[in-house]
Amino acid sequence: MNERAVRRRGPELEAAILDATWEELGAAGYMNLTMEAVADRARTGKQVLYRRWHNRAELVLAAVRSRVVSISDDVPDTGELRGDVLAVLGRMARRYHDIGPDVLHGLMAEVRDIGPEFFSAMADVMETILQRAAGRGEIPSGAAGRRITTLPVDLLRHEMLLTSGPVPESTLVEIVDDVFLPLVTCRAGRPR
Amino acid sequence: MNERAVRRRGPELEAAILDATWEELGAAGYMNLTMEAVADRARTGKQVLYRRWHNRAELVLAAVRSRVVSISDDVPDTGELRGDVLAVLGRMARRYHDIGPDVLHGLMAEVRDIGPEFFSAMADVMETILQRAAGRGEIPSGAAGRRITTLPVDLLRHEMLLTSGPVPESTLVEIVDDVFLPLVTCRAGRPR
DNA sequence: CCAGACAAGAGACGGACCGTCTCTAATGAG
DNA sequence: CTCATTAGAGACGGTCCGTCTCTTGTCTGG
Repeated sequence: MNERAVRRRGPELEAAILDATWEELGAAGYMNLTMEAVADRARTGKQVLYRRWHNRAELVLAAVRSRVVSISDDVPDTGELRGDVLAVLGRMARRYHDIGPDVLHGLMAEVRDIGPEFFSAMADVMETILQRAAGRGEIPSGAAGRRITTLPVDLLRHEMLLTSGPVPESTLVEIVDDVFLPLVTCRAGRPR
Repeated sequence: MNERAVRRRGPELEAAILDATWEELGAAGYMNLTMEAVADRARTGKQVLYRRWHNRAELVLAAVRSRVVSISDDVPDTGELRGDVLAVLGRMARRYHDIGPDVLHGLMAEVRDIGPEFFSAMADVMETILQRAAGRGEIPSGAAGRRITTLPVDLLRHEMLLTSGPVPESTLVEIVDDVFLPLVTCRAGRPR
């Protein structure tokens, strides 16, 4: 029964390993994921894994990166600030759900400074959205400093990290209507 | 050299174990803390640990709880809303620093729903502060819904969880002056 | 087309730590 | 004083780590 088919190499093998890692993450969760289980699932040896990644965290990070589409690639453009921000938050919530709460928690616990890697991209997206809103005259130009710009995504991220369950749509609406929009329309914080 | 001094029991032994756990946390960090190292440091056996706590997370949680003073015990009262909120945030930042970032990350990754345990107490503190501010006429009564009430502590917590370093005073000021105060004084969000 | 470099597949290895179990002797309760 | 309890000490099987070795398929340069 030994299917001595072909011996995979390079990118093909790497893709198979990352797929196996992703499946194992879903089956066992981050905390119970072992290198041996991944190697078995990918039908290869542990050495092949260690040749490419130094430890579990790096492997999982690579697997997640290979699955997650970058949000900054197309910035939502609904023609209205409120709709844009809600769209961004919706995508964030969806991506979080795809990755899975315990995977993210596990990575945050093990990887030094995972923030810049996964999180800071959202700031640029919000920047773009706010500039377009200012261009339409929806809000005064330069109304929002850095902190207010990232406020919606920061609040959602906080919510996701603490609750570890799906974030209801009503929470997104609350963040936008009760916190963010009042700040950028009514009166801006100090520009610093 | 076998100092067969006395055999500790009950609360005395428990305190010694929690002390040892706390020391081991500082020496090895959460991820490298082992039950055997704690038992050795407390000069006892593993069984004694397992008799009291089911796993590492429970033990560490107990050790942290035994060291951390509850914030809600005395609510700051500076006579001014801004000062009160800054005081609360300052205490939070200090407590976070005392516990240590990686301990908190480790616990969050392993314990199901640690939020209510460690975090929700802050909401009550903020509630009290806002009620007193409304009593002084600083802000309209009922100006802040749940989301805005907890906004400052939520933002600080988000900052602490992502940066894993000490939070500078300027960040606290930013949260209060640029985000929180404008929201409760200028115009309140929908009360929902 | 061939030889040799390279890396995949497979598994053994020592080590760390887990969580359980056993045995003894100290200790507090009645 | 007697006895139930439990601390102290360590052995145990098990899992997984990260490294090492060995064979063998596969790609590449001459």
